[in-house]
Amino acid sequence: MTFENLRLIRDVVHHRSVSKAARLNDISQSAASQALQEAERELGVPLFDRSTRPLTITPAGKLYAEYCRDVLRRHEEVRASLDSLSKRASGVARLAAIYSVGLSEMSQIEARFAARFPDGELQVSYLRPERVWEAVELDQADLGLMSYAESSREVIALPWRDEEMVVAVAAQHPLALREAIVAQDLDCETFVGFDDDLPIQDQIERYLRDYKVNVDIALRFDNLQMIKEAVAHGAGISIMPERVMREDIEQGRLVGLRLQPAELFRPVRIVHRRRKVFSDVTAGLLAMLREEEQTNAA
Amino acid sequence: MTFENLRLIRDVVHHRSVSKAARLNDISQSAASQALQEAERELGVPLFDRSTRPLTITPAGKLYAEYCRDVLRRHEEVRASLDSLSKRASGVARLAAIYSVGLSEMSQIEARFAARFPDGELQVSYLRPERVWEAVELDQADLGLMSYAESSREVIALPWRDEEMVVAVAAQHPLALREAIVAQDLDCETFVGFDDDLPIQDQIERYLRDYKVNVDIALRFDNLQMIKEAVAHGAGISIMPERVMREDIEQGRLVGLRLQPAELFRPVRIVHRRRKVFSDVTAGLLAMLREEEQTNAA
DNA sequence: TCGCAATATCGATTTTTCTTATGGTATAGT
DNA sequence: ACTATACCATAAGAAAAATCGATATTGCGA
Repeated sequence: MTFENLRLIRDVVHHRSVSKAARLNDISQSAASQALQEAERELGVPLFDRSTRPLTITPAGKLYAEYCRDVLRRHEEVRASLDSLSKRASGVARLAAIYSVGLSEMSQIEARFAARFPDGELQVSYLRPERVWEAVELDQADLGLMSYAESSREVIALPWRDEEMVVAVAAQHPLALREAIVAQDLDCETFVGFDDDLPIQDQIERYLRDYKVNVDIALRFDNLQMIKEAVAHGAGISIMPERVMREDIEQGRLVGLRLQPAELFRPVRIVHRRRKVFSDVTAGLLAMLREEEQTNAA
Repeated sequence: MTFENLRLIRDVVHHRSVSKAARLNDISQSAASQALQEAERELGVPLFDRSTRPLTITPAGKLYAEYCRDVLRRHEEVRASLDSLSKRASGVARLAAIYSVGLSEMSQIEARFAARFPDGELQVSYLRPERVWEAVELDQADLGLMSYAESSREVIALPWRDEEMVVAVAAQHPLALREAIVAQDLDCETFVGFDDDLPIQDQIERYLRDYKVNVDIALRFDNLQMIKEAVAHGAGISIMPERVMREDIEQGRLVGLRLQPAELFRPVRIVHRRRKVFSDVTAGLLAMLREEEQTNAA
């Protein structure tokens, strides 16, 4: 039983005529006749009495016609809702992300966004962390993805996920053979670190101090890409989110050693201006991202 | 979009799985997948986000699933109503009719009854007029069809139809060549009449008296069949409802001459006990018969 | 990296639905 | 009474749709 059939029955009841209803529904009289018979067979009750002209509606037919009207009304209703929903959901969402969110990560997000909002457009900008913040603050981006963000007066930081940090070593490094390691194993190692003024470096150094581990920081960079490169070239080992080095691990350029117990996490947050009125696509994107909050945690 | 599809969508939303919903609906995973895509195409909105596992429901999907539940609930409702309606309508309706309602007439009624109440049974008894009345009065029949019935304390007579009466003559009778006739044409003719105590004979004789027509009543019978036979055999002419002699006219055994102006009508009425509680089939039969009241008049 | 389970896609087949042509019938007009 | 007409049912072939089995792809966990 399709909606076309419901419409047909409704029209037959309303106009007291099969052929008129057929015309209204752009099908042949024959098709209408057959459809009605099939409907009656399916319901097990005659809806019409065709032995008179014009045909008369049986009590069952009256009941069923009422039902048809109800359903069709509800159908129009939901269609309208969906239409306006998809119409409103057409627009642009501007997302600013730090480099280390990763291209593979972002392509998944983009695919998912495209699936949900076929009429929406997602503009992604990869920026350095402070520029992400700035873009959001100046409303150059609707949403931002960045690590170690703290809410301010103008901007709010929502939890997104905490990425577990592991020890990154070159494939040929002695530690690369170990399955997992503890903090003490890092004592006296040569490190490639982040610039001193970055929160991630603060976190790492605090961690090492807590375990009374002394390291020699040979090089410092302000971005993960350079650190990975340095580690791969044997300039030292480092600590960074496992997630950002997955491709390097797969390709054998780096090895990630899980620190037991797992205590170090890089918090990545969603940031946006407070009191911002979101377009529906942006709201949708935000909702989509927040859905991942738990599933991608750790 | 069919109800099967609505059920499918509802189940997908409920179980967060296409394949499980497919199993529940006894179709292959492939069919379910295609049906969902078709539904999304038709609605113009993605209902699910299949890029995650388990799949997630889009806002549109949530909205639509709610609609599915509504419609399906309403559908169950109307089905139940129709079922109980057709169950209650199953039963027996006992109809007593005078002979002259005619077999062809009755077979139409039976066909119509069967069409409306496939589960109902219609028991028809052909009785002489006084026995019809008696059957109804004694509740041996639910409804009666008889001519010249008048309401009494126990039994009510409802109008059914008025059958036009014409002059019946044998094919070889001199009058048979006339197109139409007036009362005076019957003067001095030999008649085959009804028994003196029948209302129809009263009516006919009053009519003839009014037009000052003298006739010679050669034979009397208490039923139409015998009168028709007598007329066909040339025993005389008669006056009777046109409807009861249609077959005889078609077969050339009799000729019906319309009396100008048409004044003579045999009233046939529906009779039933007052204050009777009708079964639904009987009520349906009564309603069906009464619908004809206008259409078959005259 | 692999395996597993879930979903998508493809091609063939079966089912359903539609259309045209035709036949029967109720009703109105003459 | 007869015919015309509009209406509905049915038959048979054509068209469209649904479904299935097989296979490819993908998300995700071990």
